[in-house]
Amino acid sequence: MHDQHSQALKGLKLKATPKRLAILNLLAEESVYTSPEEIWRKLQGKFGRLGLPTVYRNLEELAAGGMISKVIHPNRQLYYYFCPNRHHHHHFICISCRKVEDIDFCGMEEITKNVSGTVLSHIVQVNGLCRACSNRQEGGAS
Amino acid sequence: MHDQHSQALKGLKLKATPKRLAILNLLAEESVYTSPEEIWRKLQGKFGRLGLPTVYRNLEELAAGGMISKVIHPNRQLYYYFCPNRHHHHHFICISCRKVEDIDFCGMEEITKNVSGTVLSHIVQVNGLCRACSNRQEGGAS
DNA sequence: TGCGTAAATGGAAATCATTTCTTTTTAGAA
DNA sequence: TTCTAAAAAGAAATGATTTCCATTTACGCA
Ligand SMILES: [Zn+2]
Ligand SMILES: [Zn+2]
Ligand SMILES: [Zn+2]
Ligand SMILES: [Zn+2]
Repeated sequence: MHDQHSQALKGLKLKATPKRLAILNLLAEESVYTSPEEIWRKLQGKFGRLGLPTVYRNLEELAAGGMISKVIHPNRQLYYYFCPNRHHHHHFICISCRKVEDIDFCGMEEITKNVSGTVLSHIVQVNGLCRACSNRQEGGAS
Repeated sequence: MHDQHSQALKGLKLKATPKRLAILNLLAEESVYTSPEEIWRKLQGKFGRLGLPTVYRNLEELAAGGMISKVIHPNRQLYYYFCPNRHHHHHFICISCRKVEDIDFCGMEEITKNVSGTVLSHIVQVNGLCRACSNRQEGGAS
């Protein structure tokens, strides 16, 4: 009722439960994309009990509602990221340190026009090594 | 030594084994993206024995070599697709009938310039319903 | 402010696609 | 034909994610 996230949750018809808010807040503080299990571990202390399924469920709901975004990882596990940038955009993700950088380009308007059918969603993601990890690797090589 | 696929495999330093070629040929005939298990089922008859791990292994190698492409599916399972279109492009996939349509647009040159780091790969995929499935659904609704 | 109800949660258990391991077989170069 | 690294089989493991259901909770409403 006073918190920004609570408002957004209301918009999605999701109850503002303490755990849901905690998950959201944790992700919002986190600067890298994160796995459900990591989130679960970090929040265990703050709650007497917290089920892993609860974390999975919430992340999925939040992602479905557009409050957080999924990261497609080569290892095929689930990762989520909260991006303060509220307009439509995509991400460059570092597969080493998990940093995320915004990509403000999206060619979907163009593409959608040339597709024969109904577009339901689209994925645009660039994978690589961020500047820091890129340099580190370069330096580390013999 | 005579087959087109064999040549390509040679280029990737992969032996042209009967099973590998069969997998490749099956995918090439298939008009939709397909799962490892489906490929395995369809090829069981042609070989006395065919291990599911063999199918998984081959698909991964072929994808790594760029001979086939992976499809990112909402259900998070693996799907592969052989696209005759040999130049760089992306896909519109129907999540209902699994049809694939080429998208000849890719903004990666632009994007890569604005990314601070090393780009290793990129994903561009449009998910939706193809014309046929789209109409079918529309008609089916009350 | 107290109720009622749908939504949310915990915890244990299941799932099941994918991977790993080890032994045996085979493609392809010499 | 011989040799060797690559490929394949088969069984077993894996482990992230999901399911189930009993219990608790948020919150709209009287
Ligand atoms: Zn972003
Ligand atoms: Zn977009
Ligand atoms: Zn294509
Ligand atoms: Zn591209």
